[in-house]
Amino acid sequence: MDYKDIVENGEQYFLPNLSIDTVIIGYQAGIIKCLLLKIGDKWLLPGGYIKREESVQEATHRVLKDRTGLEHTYLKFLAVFGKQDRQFSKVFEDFFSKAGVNWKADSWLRGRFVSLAYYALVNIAETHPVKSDIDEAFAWFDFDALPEMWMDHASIVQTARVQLTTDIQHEYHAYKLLAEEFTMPELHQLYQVILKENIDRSRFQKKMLGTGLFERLPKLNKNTPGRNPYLYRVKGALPG
Amino acid sequence: MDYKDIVENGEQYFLPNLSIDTVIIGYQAGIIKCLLLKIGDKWLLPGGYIKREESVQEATHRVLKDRTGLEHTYLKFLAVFGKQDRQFSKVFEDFFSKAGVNWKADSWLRGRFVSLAYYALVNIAETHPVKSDIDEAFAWFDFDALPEMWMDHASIVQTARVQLTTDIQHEYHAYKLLAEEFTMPELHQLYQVILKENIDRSRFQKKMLGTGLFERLPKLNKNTPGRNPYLYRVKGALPG
DNA sequence: TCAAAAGTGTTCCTGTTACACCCATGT
DNA sequence: ACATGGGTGTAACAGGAACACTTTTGA
Repeated sequence: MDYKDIVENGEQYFLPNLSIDTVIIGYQAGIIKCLLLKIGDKWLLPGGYIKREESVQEATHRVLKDRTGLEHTYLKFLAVFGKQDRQFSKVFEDFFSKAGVNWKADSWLRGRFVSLAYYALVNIAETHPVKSDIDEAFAWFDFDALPEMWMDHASIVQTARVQLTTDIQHEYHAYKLLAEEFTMPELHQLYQVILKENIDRSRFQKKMLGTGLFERLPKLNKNTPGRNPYLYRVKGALPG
Repeated sequence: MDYKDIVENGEQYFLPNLSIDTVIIGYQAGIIKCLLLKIGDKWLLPGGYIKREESVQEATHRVLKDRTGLEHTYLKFLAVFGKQDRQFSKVFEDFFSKAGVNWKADSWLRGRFVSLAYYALVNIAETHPVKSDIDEAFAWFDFDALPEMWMDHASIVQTARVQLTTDIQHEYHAYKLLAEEFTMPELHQLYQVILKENIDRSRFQKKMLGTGLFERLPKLNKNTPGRNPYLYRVKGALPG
């Protein structure tokens, strides 16, 4: 379905006034990043709408898959963003017109949208972002160096940033940002980056292994000087 | 606005496909209770819809005020309930017809509704529930002895029950279930009821006062045998 | 031999749990 | 006096924080 179809006939397929925005969080080169799409001169969160025949739960996963190719991804509800003025601005009107989309006066997309915001933890290497036909580009941005964004998307990302730091200390789900097999030094480093503080390596390792979430695999061959770390993965994960 | 108007013209005023359901939680005679409304032979949660010119936040408070007369109440977001089949059942159709409401084939109320569920902590003595014109009755039910409910409302209440027990241990907001002025024995009792376990009185008192949330008032005259307990209220609350 | 990873241990500190008392005070 | 509320104290225990030290192992 291209954007021309969505703008002109979207109400046939989707629930009006309701949208999904997903803060897709990744980790690369010691930096926490977030996937954004460019429209016009600002950026926005990947998102979508809820099909009439699918549940909200299903919609969040479908949207994520459409945008990144990812399936079975960790998705967590963040918050409802529901101010009166949440709608595509006049700037979008110009943009759609230029893109040759018939942006009718009564298009459902002109309406107000209540957004259900989620965040996803992904492995950037396995993520293959897809630009829709109206996005000019996509890019991974450092969480601490975000560009100007449309509507209230900056505050959605901010909410995700805060939520993530509290969540990882209780849910221990940060490993989802790494590859399927990872080392404790990698996990340790990741926590330090997210929490922006030094964590005692020894205690961290004991705590993580104490959760019983992870299982140790045969050693890693990293060709680095010094002893090579063990590889771990989540218990119950299928090999390969 | 009566229900005839809502059924027939609601889409003019409200966002379609989106509803608010509120688990209104109270405490009375040592029992945690929840306010329900009766339609037909089952019960449902008080709720409402989002007006086109108000924010979701405003809508939740307006709905609560309409249903209970309460303002400035503690409301906390619970979860999104968004299965495909969330819509007024055929049973409602009969009910509306009998009630003389013109339930047209294309009424917006036949549509699917995604529900934003919230819970509220209220003082039952100050709460004055209002029956709308289609509700047969309202009643406070013991959280542990709920009647049969419409749609998925039973699981919404269950979610609230679980959420409350974890929240009160971190947010210390359970006092909102009591009168503005309350005693430590009352608060102690309340926590024991919600958590369903005995709590060391002495330690509980130290912990609560240690939060610095409460201020002590002159003594209570309760006409009970023995020493009368101090009264407390939340710091920053206006007298009277 | 060097460097990184992994494991063990020690000390200090804090908070929790489960009590036992004692004091205050209204009927 | 008795019952209830309020405050203090204590001993056992668990866990976190900061740190030192040893062992393993690959280049």
